[in-house]
Amino acid sequence: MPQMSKADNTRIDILKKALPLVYKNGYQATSIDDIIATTQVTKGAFYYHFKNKDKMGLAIINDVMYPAMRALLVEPLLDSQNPQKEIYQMMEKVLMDDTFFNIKYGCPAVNLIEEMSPLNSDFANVLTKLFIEWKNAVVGCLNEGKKGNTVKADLNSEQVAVFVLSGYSGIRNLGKILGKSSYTEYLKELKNYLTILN
Amino acid sequence: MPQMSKADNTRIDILKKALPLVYKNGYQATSIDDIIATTQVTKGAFYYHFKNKDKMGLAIINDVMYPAMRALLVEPLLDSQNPQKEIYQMMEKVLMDDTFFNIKYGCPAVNLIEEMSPLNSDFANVLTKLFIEWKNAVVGCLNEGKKGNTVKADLNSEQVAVFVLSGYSGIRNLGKILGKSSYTEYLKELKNYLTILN
DNA sequence: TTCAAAACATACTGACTGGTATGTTTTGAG
DNA sequence: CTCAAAACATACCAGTCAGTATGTTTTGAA
Repeated sequence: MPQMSKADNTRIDILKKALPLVYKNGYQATSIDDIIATTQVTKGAFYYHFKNKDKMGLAIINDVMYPAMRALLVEPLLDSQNPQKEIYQMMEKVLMDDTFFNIKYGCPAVNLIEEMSPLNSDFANVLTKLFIEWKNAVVGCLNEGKKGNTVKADLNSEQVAVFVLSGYSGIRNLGKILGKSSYTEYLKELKNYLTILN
Repeated sequence: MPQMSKADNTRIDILKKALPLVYKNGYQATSIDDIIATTQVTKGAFYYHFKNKDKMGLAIINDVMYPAMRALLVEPLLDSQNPQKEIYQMMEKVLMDDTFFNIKYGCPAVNLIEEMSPLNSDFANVLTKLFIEWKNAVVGCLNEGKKGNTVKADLNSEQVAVFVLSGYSGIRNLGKILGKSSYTEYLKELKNYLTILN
């Protein structure tokens, strides 16, 4: 981040402090008054940086959530040697290790798909972009595995990718009511599932 | 339904007409004014039947959503001969055939877990009950299959059930942004996955 | 038929919402 | 140092929300 002015700092500070609020309470249930109370920024400052609430919501996704999710979900799958291993480890890390997530609140990106994608096409578009990129990373990872003969050549990579992403999105949801044990059970069965790919 | 009085009819009418609103817009975003406008029932009538908005929300789940979901998800798995086949057909039917669902809006039960379970323990409890019952039906179905040797004896049924439920919850979410093709891709891979159970 | 309780109808309230109008202060190029 | 634009601060507004107060009508047992 080169040359962050003080104003840029205010902007990114609002986004970084608003994200946990949206994560815990949902986007619509998080009021601008909540955000300015938490950030200690006045309403004038808020509306100087964002035209309206939705523009701020989109900025949270694009400027904070997207890079963070990309690092967790996409980057571990690039330059792959062993797809099964890398997919499993990516999943285990994001589910069990990351300190931002709270099982009770699931995954902020998944939550926003649920809440906002049917209501606002701008939200739908940026969230679609994130998940398509993740899906493509899984597909690319599997296709690399085909070359190295670590996954079978007739595998439908797209299909497997959709299945894997569904599992993630779903366990983030179910975990909210079933608790941590559901994460470990999911991961164990994911490992079983991945063995059929070769 | 024996002896439904006129008042009982009003009550169930409110619930049945409120459910699609909650399904499309979310629970918190659906105002009581929206509901009474759609149901053509006055606020006085609404609050005669429900102490507050949350009691109505819980009644929607218990009195409308729960029986409907049970019929779709649980009952097809009872008295099972061939778990793989019955699990797959249950999933295909609920995803592809049911006329209530709209891919854009996902599944109302999944949506409510996402939105309400972290915020309200009463909602969390009734939704947990529904999904635990579904999970138990999958487990029971698989255990029956063990007896009939259609699934392998050392299978961890609980683990498989969590994995299957995750898939459903997840594809209901992903389908919102990826569209109908993701449903068919998911189902094809579910079929592949189920083959490893025997 | 009576009449009390059940079932509804209408008008309203106070708290909160996203957003704006109108200021004041800070910043940095010239 | 100057001063205009950038960056903020405060007060406020019109709309919406869940919920209530206070009615009127309908129902069904006696």
